[in-house]
Amino acid sequence: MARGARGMHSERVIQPSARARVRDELTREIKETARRQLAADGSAGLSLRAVARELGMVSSAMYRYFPSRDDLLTALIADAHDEVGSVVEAAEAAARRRSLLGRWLAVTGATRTWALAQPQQYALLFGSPVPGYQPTDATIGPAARIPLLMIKLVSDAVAAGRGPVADGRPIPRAVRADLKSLRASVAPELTEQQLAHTVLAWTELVGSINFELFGHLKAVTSDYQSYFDYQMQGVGQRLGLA
Amino acid sequence: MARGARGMHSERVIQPSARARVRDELTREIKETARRQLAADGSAGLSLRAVARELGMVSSAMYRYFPSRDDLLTALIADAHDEVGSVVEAAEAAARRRSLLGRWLAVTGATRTWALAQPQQYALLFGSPVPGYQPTDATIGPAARIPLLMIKLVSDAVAAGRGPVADGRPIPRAVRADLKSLRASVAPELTEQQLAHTVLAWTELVGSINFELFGHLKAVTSDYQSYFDYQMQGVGQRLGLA
DNA sequence: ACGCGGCAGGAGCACTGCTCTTCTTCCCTG
DNA sequence: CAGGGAAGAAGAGCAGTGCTCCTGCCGCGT
Repeated sequence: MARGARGMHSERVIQPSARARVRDELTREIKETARRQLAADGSAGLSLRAVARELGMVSSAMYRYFPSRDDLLTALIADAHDEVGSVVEAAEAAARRRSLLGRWLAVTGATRTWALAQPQQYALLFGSPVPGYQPTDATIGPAARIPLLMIKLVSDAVAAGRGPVADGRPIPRAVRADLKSLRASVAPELTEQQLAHTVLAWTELVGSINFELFGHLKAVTSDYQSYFDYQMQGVGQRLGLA
Repeated sequence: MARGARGMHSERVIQPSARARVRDELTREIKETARRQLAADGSAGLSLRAVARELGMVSSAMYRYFPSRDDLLTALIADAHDEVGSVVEAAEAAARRRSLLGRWLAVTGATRTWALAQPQQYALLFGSPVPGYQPTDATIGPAARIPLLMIKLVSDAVAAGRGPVADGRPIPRAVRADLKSLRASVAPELTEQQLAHTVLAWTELVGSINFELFGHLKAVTSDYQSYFDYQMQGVGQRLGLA
């Protein structure tokens, strides 16, 4: 706290104190190792002791960096949210600006690709929550990146005179109120109905990936890639992006 | 094997042999106790030793009934599939025959109600799969009950001159072939497109419940019930049930 | 220069899934 | 109807887990 204000000379205000730096480095290495174990054996196979072993330290020393195993998992969840968010945003940014449907398919495709490459991390984000885990503000932000991207896409569609068609169904009072306040902060250009439609599309994206990843489509198709693209194209069309 | 063929007299062919009966009874009690622990502490908190303790037996004796903890979980999964299937079928059967949308909302509502009442069992069915678990034929059948019910609903709609509207998009070759063979065995009255639309509706149902249960709708609404009904009504409408 | 605080190591507790070995009890068969 | 074999139950034990406490070491700021 209020420390750089006192010292004169060349004392730099931001000075990681050498000890803090090695601490950050070790924290990073722990997460790195944990991530590898997670990818290999799933969240149930993540063991503090095994991470410590691999890092050549004793298990009790871990608790100076993460107060519990669940806290380590929570940190991994936040990181994973950020990572998939970045990847998907990059994919969307690389798509032709003019093609709304192309951007939509870039978003859905990149999300699925990341999920297939990191199934355990994906399951951590969108599967059953880990028992002790409670989403904190640190994870709520990163978790919203993809939905926000979708909202922006739909907003662009509306601006271009397209977007989800109104089906005339009334939204229940309480839900309408909730959506109105959400709209005020993240989607000023959308109606409540369009926002609800966008959230449903987000549900369809995650639901489809879950179904594939968790084996619920075994009886439906064997060409998951084509199936997914087909369904997502339909969803994008109903969103008024085509 | 070939046992009833020899004995004469009044030896009944089906004769549970008293020992087999107590075995079945104990198996039932184990699953019952395990189900309670599962509901209380989640799948991670299910412990063979704790179940044995509660039943007044020693842990090693459990292995005579279930070769491993994962096998116990698998049995619970199969049971849960059957239970939710029965509940949902009953709810659908109780709805007015004439109202297709009413029957659809009965299916979706009953599924959600069961999920909220048994969140841990639901998570076992539709959340991240347990590490060692591999779906067997014993679980594939029960797991298909709700989708089959939805297929029947859509078939009834088609028979009544409604059903999902064709959007004219071509289905990828491989997917079309898969859907064609699936159609042949479970949905002869539907086109491939209509079948794909039904599977997407199933995805939307499960996806919406997952989002609510796993906390992904916290920023969207607080009135989950109304939100769910609103969205499912829209899905039912797009299925051509309204 | 010194003392405090962050840090690593080790021992230990209570728990887990699972195996093996021993002993009892029931059931089928000769 | 008697005996042998199988099913069952119990106990000890192994390797592993999360987590806590205590003991020192060592770098950092005063």
